[in-house]
Amino acid sequence: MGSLLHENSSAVRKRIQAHHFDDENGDEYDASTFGGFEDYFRRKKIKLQNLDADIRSSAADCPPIFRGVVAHVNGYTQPSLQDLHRLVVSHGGGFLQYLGGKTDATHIIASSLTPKKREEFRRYRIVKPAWVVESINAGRLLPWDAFRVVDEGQAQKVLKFDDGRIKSQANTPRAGYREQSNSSWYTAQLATSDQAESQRSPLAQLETPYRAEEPPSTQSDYGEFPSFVSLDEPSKTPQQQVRPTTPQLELSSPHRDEPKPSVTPSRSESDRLDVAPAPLPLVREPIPPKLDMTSEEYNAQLLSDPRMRTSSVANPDFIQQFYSESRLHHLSTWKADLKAQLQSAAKEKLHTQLKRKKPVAGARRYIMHVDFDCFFAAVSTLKRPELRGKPVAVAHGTGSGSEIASCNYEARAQGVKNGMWMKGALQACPELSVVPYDFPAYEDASRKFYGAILAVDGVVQSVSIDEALVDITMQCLEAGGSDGRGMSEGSVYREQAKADEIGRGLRATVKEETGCAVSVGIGGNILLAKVALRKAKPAGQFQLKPDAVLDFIGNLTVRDLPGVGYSLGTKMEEIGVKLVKDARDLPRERLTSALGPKTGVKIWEYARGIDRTEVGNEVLRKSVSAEVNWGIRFVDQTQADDFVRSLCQELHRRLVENLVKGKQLTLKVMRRSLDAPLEPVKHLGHGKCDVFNKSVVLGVATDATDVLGKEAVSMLQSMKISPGDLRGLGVQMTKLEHLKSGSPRKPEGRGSQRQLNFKASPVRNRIERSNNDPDDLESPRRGDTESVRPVPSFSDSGHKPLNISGTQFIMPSQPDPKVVAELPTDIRSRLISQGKPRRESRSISPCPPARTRPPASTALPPQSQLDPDTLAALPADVRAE
DNA sequence: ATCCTCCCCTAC
DNA sequence: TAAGGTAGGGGAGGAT
Ligand SMILES: Nc1ccn([C@H]2C[C@H](O)[C@@H](COP(=O)(O)OP(=O)(O)OP(=O)(O)O)O2)c(=O)n1
Ligand SMILES: [Mg+2]
Repeated sequence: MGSLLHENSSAVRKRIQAHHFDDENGDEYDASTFGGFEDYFRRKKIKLQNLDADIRSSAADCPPIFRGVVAHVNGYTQPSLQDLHRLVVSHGGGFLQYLGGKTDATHIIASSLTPKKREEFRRYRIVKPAWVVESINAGRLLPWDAFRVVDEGQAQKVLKFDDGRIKSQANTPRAGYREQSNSSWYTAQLATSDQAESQRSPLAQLETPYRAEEPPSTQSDYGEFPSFVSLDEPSKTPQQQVRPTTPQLELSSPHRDEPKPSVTPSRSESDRLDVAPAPLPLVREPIPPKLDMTSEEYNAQLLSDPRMRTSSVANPDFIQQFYSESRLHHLSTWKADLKAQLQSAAKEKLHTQLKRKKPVAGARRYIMHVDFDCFFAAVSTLKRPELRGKPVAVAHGTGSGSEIASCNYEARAQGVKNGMWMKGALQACPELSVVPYDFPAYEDASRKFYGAILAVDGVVQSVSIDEALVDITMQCLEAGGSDGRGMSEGSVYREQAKADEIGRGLRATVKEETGCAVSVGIGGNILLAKVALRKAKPAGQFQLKPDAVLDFIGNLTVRDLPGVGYSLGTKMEEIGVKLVKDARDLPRERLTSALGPKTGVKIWEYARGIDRTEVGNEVLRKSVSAEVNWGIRFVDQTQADDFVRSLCQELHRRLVENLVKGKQLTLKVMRRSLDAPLEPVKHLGHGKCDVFNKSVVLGVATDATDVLGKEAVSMLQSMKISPGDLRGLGVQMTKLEHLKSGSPRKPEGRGSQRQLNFKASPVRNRIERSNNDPDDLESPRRGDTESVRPVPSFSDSGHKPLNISGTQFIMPSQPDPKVVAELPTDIRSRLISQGKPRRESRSISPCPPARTRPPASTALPPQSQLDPDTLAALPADVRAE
């Protein structure tokens, strides 16, 4: 169980690497987009882990010259963060990944600092990495003063970015410091982009510790796409046969409802003309442009264009419309539906046919990973036969910021990738044809696909709308005539032949019913099926047999392994692991100390082709959320509040649909980074942002719209973010309580089989265009976003809190009294924790509250605050009363 | 040692 | 123009 389904991506992604900086490949997804963007700092954060004890024990012979020293690394440094960590700890020192915690650092190691950072770290001893290295070489602690970081100066390049502005996504960062020599491309970028910036001011509270480290690279938005080359290697296999079969899942279903709008448009307009905020990064903000207009004024102006209004939050139907057009939303929704339906189908199957014995424990397993080739592109192209053989991509438009959801292999041959922005794609492939999304058609194809898969009668686990895992061990062992443990050559041969036969039949069936190609990867476990799939594509099938396992996976790059993205890939590269087989040379401890206990073991096992995860074990959901980070442009706080209420209404809908209620509500806010331009590169995109989270623990699980709305609005207001700078908002419920009823209501499906229904789907269709486009200049690569983390510590609540340990105790927020009143039974207590302020350098901040917090503090009843500590100890409900 | 919270990361 | 969502694994750091 673990249930990890790693989702895999089909492996098809390739890597390019241009070496040094390379890559970026943008990958589309990979680094990407969402989660990934913020990357910059994140990476930093993550980087090491500490298992300081391990390090110390393995370096018992190193003189403890850093005893008493507690170091923290800021920005990119020459010995890397990880290396410095190891050096300091192995020589008796302490190390902090973050500042702001209870333990404070005695020294900050940095190559250079921007003025801003310098101010932030004013009270620390700031030294260059050489202090560590040279002290070790000298065998004693050298005076830090001699290694004081002066001003910026030297490390020039590094410095500059340091602060962050740039963010690109992909690896750039490391490239930066790691290989500076070639930083040409990226250096150039910086030069242009960087600017002074440094000041942030107003609230500059503290920033996060890390933020500075951002790497360079493309800036969030404007970056360009480097061109890369990529290629994959498809090797394919034949396929043939058809097989009947046919159960089906239905996907169809209910629908969502009405929206409720609330956003009020409005805005004032300012008169000015349009001065467009220049998109140039340069201009942006060091100083609020001369003409400074506030972000609210800017948005008002922007929204004066009726078309803008329609596509942004100013439109009351915005949420509904946005979701109907959001491919990522559809992907998530489909997956949730499929998961629920397959689970109930499996449950039913259990009852009906109880005889399903599970294979013997240690027996061989046969897992099949089935996935459509360029799914959206293939389905959308069915209606455009004349485009067959030509490079095609699915996107909403041809503007530079439009994202490519899927592109066919002809386009990939030219360097286009899923998730890439149109600008970059057109640069790589000028003759690219763009076709519109056709969500209903994707559902239809998927329904047929799953129908064929269920007909195989194995254990099924959905990975996504176009991808599934099928455990066909039973079928294969039966064909082989053994229990799966013996090594009879004949049995094994028959089992493998059976697996191939099932795969071929499935491919033929799906191809026939949908007109689209699917590829099949077969292996002895999920990992092997997944890596086999990448070799199978496109339109092929590949069975990775036991004898070939070590050799095959050993020559893949670690990035090809499921679960290894940009961040993990980078960390592994730092410890000398580029290819999977490189990991075999390292002891388990080395991996666990560098990657974390679970991850380290997983990689150690993956390197040997081991993966015990079973197909199909999924569990109860742990959270339900709704967020929108596109088209957010408010002119006043009221609009923002209304929008949050709309999101809560949507969240309510989803909670009801899934038959759950939750006790913790978290508000996520993306705020334009202070150094980001008012207008991101991507049309109505969020651009470079800082992300803040704040949560409230309710005494009683709820799904009431008004409660959610009040709490969320209260949290938003407490953050005190200028409404014009809001770029993304989201609400999430956790600490769920599942209502008794069995399955969530939507899928329901019932029955056993064979038909899954998707809920509703919007309809869509549109135009298609063919390549070229007008503008485009550079395209940002995808990673444009970024987000940083917390920042100010606004304690958000200024109000009443007592904060207590890190959380504030607030009552129901402001509006509360009423709320409280209303919910007599319920919610009364809650607690709020702000997430963000996490650790910033606290040095500065006045008092970021101490964070201690018991698990959750609860708040109390209505109005006042109570003693947190005490309460904390009790279960929320109890105290509430 | 274990649990909890607050993120980060990954996948599609 | 464009529709940059969402769930779950897991790590860091602190509380117990
Ligand atoms: N960044 C991304 C990645 C994927 N998708 C959507 C469109 C894809 O068609 C679908 C399935 O994703 P896959 O990773 O399976 O990619 P494809 O099916 O397009 O290609 P292939 O599986 O051949 O690599 O998910 C998306 O919208 N945005
Ligand atoms: Mg696919």
